Amino acid sequence: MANIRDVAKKAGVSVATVSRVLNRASNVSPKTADAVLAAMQELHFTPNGLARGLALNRTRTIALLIPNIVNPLYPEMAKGVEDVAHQKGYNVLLCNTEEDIAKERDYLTMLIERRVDGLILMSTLLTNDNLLQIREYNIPFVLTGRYRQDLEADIVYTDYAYGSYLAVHHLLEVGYQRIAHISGSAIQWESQEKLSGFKKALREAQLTVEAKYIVEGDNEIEGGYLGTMRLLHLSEKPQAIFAANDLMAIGAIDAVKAQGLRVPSDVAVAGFDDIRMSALVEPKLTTVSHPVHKMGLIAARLLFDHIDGGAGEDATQKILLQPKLMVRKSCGHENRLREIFN
Amino acid sequence: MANIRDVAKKAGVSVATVSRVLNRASNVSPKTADAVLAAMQELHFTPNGLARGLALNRTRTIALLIPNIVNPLYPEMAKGVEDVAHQKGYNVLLCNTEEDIAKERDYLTMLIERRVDGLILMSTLLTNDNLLQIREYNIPFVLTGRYRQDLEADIVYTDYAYGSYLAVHHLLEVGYQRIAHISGSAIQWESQEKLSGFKKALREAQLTVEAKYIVEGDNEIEGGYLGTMRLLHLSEKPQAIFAANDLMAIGAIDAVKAQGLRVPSDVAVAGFDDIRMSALVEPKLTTVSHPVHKMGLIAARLLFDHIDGGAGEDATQKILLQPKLMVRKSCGHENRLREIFN
DNA sequence: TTGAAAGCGCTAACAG
DNA sequence: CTGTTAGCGCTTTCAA
Repeated sequence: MANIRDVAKKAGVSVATVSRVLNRASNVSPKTADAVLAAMQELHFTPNGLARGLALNRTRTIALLIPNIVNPLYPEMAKGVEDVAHQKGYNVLLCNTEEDIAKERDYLTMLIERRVDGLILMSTLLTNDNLLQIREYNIPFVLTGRYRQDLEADIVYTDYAYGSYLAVHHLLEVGYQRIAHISGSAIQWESQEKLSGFKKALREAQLTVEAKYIVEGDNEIEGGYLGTMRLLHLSEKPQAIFAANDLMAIGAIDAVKAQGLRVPSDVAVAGFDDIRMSALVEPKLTTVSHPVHKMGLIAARLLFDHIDGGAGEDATQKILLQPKLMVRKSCGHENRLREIFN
Repeated sequence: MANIRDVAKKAGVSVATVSRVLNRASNVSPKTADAVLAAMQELHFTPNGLARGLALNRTRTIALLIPNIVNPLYPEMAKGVEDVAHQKGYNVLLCNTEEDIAKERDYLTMLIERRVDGLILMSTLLTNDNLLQIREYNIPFVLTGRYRQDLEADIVYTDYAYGSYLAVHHLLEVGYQRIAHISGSAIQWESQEKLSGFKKALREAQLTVEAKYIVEGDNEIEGGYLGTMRLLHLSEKPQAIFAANDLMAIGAIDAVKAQGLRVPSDVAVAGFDDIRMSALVEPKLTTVSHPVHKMGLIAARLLFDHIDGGAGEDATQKILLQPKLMVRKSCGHENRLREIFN
């Protein structure tokens, strides 16, 4: 593969000059520049990014770690990140950690070895200590998903507890009493938050939180299906199920149907995320919406504030985005209203 | 960030020795090795992958270009690729081209600059000429999705035309006559294939292919929705719609419902891909299944055959995988059978 | 078993 | 405006 020296030779100039046109430096005469460009074309010269990164100590690359590429949530966030990265002339490396902390660590060392200029960690499973280690390499990073009071780092997050509270509160308002929860992976902090919002709503309604009505899912459709099956085999079935994400809620609806029951008349179902699919299942899913694409945008902007050196090192930002309840059909809102007014 | 020289100094050895333990060379005394390892730990040494890649002319990285991360098909293929890459100790860079040929080219040059060791291009929009240029850089690549008789390259593909034929044939068998098609993006080769399978089935049934019954979609839910709306506003509505992928089929079902009509009794719908969601919409989607994860696996294996130098350069492989019809509810199979036997 | 040193391809002073 | 040259951090002969 042709290198800068080959180009220099062919164009009859020095490597420095070639390097200058490569970097669009102003101090090159148009004539020589043309000659160099021509030589590059002829030789199919493609600069070696490794060598360049080595010399510059900068790779114009950021990395994005997402827990699960199959959950539509993350690709959408990723798009937000890519939008701003591309605009800034950066490439983004997408890494799918599959909610596996070991995989996450592996990717992290790989990315440090690659000397990426920055990192965005979505719903990371890493501990604060792990995160602080990244600091030693002077690689700026931004977190999304999990609020960490104690960590000096930029974070973009949603108020998961409040979102869950909204959903469960709605369920209560419609009139359900026996409400179950299919939680997300226990290792994820978000899952705890959602659980706490669930409990808070119940307690406010003077209802006791029953352990049998809380089952753990895996954040995937299957987990929702399985969890629901367990709940439906309880001697006293729940009247409503709040799943920690839409994927599981969709699995829940499927399970309810598979049991020959109906949503919402037999069992109501609510979710969290408002993925595109949630408005396409039957019945349309009542869920909690949060600005996912925007989270990606904001996270990326925060990151570039650091990369570009604009951000004051001490002022870390923790940006909270508010969730919103999307009332659709899966919780039987209308049916109940009708009952009430009759 | 500590470098190899720092480690050498701290351990009281030469950089060559450090490099040796870094590469697990056998000719280092256990004693010195331990000392070096200790020094590495203390200094939080992380080898510079750029420098290493520069010296070795090898990055242990392959790249995967996918057209649309939001279509669940591709993440699943990606998983197949990652499975074998990780096992071989390679990292994979995921690039989302959004069915944009310009973006694809950008990624490609970026990846060449990064000196990746290999490429997997999924349903690429690049021309054969474009592809041949990659050859000049001696970067092995494998294609999926599109069969190219004329290109000397490894390809893993599905018989899209046959799959479509199967779906439409089924529709005909159930008894529909006015069958419409929502095609994929016209720039994609797969779309042409699927269209041809559609036409073939109709012709075989002595039906004329009517232009008004063929609308172009965008491979996304929205495209299916919009296309269906147009079809439903025709003076003579189609009895069945075959969408070029499940995402559009799901959009089609949504549109039919939005018009106050029912699937399949008013309009039948069939799709292609058999994504997880297709079994969860109401009614469950009749669709064409193909082994997506397997495609990823096979593509990766073919690529590594080249990277590891095992593959004979002349014997390019074109691996064809067969699609399969999944009959579910959205085409009214059962209803028709009942009619027939009454 | 170890070390010295050249070289991978590029950038960026510095000198002209 | 252009060229010379010393690195960037690592690997790898070649000698010892």
